[in-house]
Amino acid sequence: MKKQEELFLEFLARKRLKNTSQRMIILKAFLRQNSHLSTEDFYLQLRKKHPGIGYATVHRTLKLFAECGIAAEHNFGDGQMRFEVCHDNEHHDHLVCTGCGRIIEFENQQIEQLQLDVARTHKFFIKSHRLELYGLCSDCVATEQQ
Amino acid sequence: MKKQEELFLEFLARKRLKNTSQRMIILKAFLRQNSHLSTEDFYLQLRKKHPGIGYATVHRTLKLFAECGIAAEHNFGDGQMRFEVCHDNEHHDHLVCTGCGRIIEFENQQIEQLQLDVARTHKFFIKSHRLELYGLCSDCVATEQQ
DNA sequence: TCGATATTGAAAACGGATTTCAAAATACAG
DNA sequence: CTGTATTTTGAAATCCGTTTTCAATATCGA
Ligand SMILES: [Mn+2]
Ligand SMILES: [Mn+2]
Ligand SMILES: [Zn+2]
Ligand SMILES: [Zn+2]
Repeated sequence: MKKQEELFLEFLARKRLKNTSQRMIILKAFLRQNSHLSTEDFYLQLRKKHPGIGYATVHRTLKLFAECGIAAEHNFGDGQMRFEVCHDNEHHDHLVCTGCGRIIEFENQQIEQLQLDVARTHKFFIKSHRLELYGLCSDCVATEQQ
Repeated sequence: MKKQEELFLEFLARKRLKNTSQRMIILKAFLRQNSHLSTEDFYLQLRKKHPGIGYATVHRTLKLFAECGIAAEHNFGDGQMRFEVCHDNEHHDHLVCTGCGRIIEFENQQIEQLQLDVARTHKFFIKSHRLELYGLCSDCVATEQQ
């Protein structure tokens, strides 16, 4: 049994929620993939192996993952929620290619520090942040030049 | 006649769109206010003086403003689009208070530069970006401590 | 095992954004 | 000025992802 499964089971217990087969199936499927999938995409994928599981359950369970810290929820402006597995407490931000939809992850400690500085000067308490750079990935730039 | 009105008139001419009374009324009302208003809020405000103008027209016109660079469009995660007047080519990012909804603007050239650095290392061409820090403003922090 | 409680899946409801459409307004050539 | 092609308008309908409802089912502690 892995770290994140334990975390989720503890979360369920703490909140007096029940450990159901659907939740475990969804958790395993979610941990197995690593993209920034929309609820719909993930549901369609899952349905291939588990046709009995409903969209509503998938949606609710992804929300639980986000609440317990296993998943990070994103909105890259295409009108859909996206989820990704949250590894430990690692944080990263995203480059979003508007050409092909590719998502590139990056970490920049200097930016993170400067954000804290900004918050401090405004006496603002940061709970979360989002930094996304939108544009064209190297492939799309190359394609566009032709 | 001011700068932004000229810009919009040029934009309309360029796109072979018509200069209507509604568009001018909406433009003047939009330039007059300076918050980060949702379409709905702006429409309700406008309706007080101009009950004849429909929501659809307001929505469409705000989109035109965004397209021609007069307005900046934001999504602060509350499920509504928000618009603000874009002054010249000045850019800023936002602190969003999840307690009271207050929006604080900030500019940080170092962060902007580091974003360019990140993009360069990924050979990524930035078209736009969003940086939002979510949390509690100083007032809400103070309130919460009681 | 029993029963209180939580969960499930299908379908409905929700809510903001967008589109439809017929009537009205605009631009512009003549 | 017209006349006319084209665009715009406002109300209502539609879209579409998200969330809720609800009756049937599953979980789990006593
Ligand atoms: Mn990511
Ligand atoms: Mn602003
Ligand atoms: Zn790309
Ligand atoms: Zn506040």
